[in-house]
Amino acid sequence: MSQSLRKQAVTAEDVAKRAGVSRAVVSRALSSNGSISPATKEKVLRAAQELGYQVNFLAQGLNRQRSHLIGVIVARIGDPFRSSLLESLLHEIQRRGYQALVTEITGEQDLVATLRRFTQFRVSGVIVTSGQPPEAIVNECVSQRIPVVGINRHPDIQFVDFVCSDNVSGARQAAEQLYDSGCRRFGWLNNCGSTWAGIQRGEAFFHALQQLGVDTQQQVRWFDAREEGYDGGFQAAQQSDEDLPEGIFCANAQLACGFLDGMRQRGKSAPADFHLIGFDNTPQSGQFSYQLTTLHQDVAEIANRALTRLLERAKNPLQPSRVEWVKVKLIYRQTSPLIG
Amino acid sequence: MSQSLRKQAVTAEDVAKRAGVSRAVVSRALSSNGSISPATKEKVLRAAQELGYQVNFLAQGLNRQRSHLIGVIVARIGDPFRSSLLESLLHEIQRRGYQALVTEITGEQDLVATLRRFTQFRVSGVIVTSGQPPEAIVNECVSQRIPVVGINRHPDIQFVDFVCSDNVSGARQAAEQLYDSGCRRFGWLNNCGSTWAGIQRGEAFFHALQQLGVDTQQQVRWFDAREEGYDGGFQAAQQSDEDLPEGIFCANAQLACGFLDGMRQRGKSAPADFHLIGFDNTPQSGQFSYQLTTLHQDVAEIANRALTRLLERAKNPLQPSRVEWVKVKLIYRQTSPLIG
DNA sequence: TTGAAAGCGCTACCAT
DNA sequence: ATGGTAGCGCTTTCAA
Repeated sequence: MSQSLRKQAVTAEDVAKRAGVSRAVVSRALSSNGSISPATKEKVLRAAQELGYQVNFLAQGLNRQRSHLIGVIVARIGDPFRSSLLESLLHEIQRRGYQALVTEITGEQDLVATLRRFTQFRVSGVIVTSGQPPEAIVNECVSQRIPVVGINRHPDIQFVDFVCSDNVSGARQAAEQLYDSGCRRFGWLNNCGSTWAGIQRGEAFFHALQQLGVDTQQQVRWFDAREEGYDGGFQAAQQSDEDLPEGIFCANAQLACGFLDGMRQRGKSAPADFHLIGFDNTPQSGQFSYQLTTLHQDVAEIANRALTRLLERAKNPLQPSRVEWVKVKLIYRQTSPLIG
Repeated sequence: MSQSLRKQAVTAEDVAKRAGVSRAVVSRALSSNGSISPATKEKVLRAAQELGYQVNFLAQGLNRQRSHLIGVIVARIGDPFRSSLLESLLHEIQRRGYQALVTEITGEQDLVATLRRFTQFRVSGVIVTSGQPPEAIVNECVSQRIPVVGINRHPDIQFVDFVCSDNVSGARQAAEQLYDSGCRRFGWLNNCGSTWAGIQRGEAFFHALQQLGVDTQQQVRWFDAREEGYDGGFQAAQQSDEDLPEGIFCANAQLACGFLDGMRQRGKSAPADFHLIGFDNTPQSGQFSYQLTTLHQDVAEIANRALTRLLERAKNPLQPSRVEWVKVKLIYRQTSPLIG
């Protein structure tokens, strides 16, 4: 009661006074950093408890030159996959005792400004889930010993680690499933201006089909959605002609759901008229109206590894870049059912 | 180049030296707070520019007793409505020059810990989009002059402002649309353990029906979903008997989509077999496979007002609580089409 | 083991 | 208009 009425927050000094020690001791008692006798530690802790003492993170961070903040850069959170990735990242960040700073960007210039702002808060690390950070600004982070990790980004920056879903394996699984289901003419659906991950999936799909003996020149069609997301997929379906490929692989779940609906509007459905495999395994792809066969991205594992990389690099900032490929798993549903 | 190699970040002191002034002047030049001649200001700004100076927000915040951080408390971001609300909040926070601190909670005790952590960062404000913060911890915020605003929360805490969608108006619009479409037997679908907003929508729906002359004792059925979200709605549909009400109102979009799919599985569809109106107008509700008639929550407006309230209360912390009701709009789609 | 003291980088007050 | 200076609250040597 009296506590909730005080104007000024209680400081380490107050605790020190109450415990009858110096503030240095208080600091040690709480950070368990430096030697202190069990008895006084106990005494200090009790005093802190009684006073309701809370460390001022601003002061702590200023002194240690590092806050307990981790910056996360996202874009288009409305997309179900992105929001579930963010959810996992938040979980993981909190689980490890950090606090997330999150910024949504809409373009590359936002990215630079954001990264700079993060450095101003002396963040303990940065996680980039969208955009391709320019070398220059990343170097600023590196020189300030701020670890940066990219998720599903093109892994080509020095001193930056990457965690990516294994797109190549995913594309191969998709190709094989479609081929084994009897498809011989294929389609690849992506939106123009796609992310690196989408492009990699497409290339790997072609490659896998070639290895299966498919004449990719003749037997693979290319669907380019004008825009990303559900609407892009929907329009692509509407604009496609009657000569539909038998097996279609799609860069992500939103495009796939849109495509499915666009086809449905034209009276065509999967798996009757074509097979369709998506990526991401968003909640929506499992719903009764879609039942999309899709490659599951393990967001929990991705988040876990991202944090591990971050903390690892914090210890050893100049180690060479690492890329971790996280396993993806094909979830069989209606749009390309499991055979045999 | 040389800049990116420096170990230590450049400080106001460096800028002062380069510009040939004191650090106090540097501070003024950048904060435009205190008097300074245009000439020196220009000089300082140029020096800062050349050195690539960036204010250390930790130091600034420590001194000003307030960071440029705004804490946001969320839950279950995977839910499309929640993620779009978060997206709008991030936009608004960034637009006003703040940086968002976001924490996902899974229970009320997380809420207390989070709020406390926010105070440790000396946030400029807190936005609660989930959970009901206990009076005690909110008082800690109040006593530290940290403004708190709740979104779609039960507005009953002193010194806390609230921004809520106008659930009562929404429920009335739903009731009238259903009634005007000829429905005379009604249903209300919500999950048990629903949020305050859901409950308020239900109560208002009953009340509106009464005003329309409906015998709510006899003519309104109650559907209780075991769990929240799509799955809850789906199961509720499966468990319902054959005697379906003509017009059903649903607490949110996810439940509604699930219900629609559950019914679809049983061979029933809207608007042929029943009418259905949801809340939220998530992207999914507009998709071809759902086309859900729904009440649109204006998340951009909600976010805007929340920030305005926050900054307003920062100036005048002890003003009485305010509740703002944001207009909701009925979007007519297939599950209860516009008549006439 | 403990305490004194020197900062971390910035802001704001008070002289000049 | 400008510069000196006293903190903001904490951590961390360095002596004792």
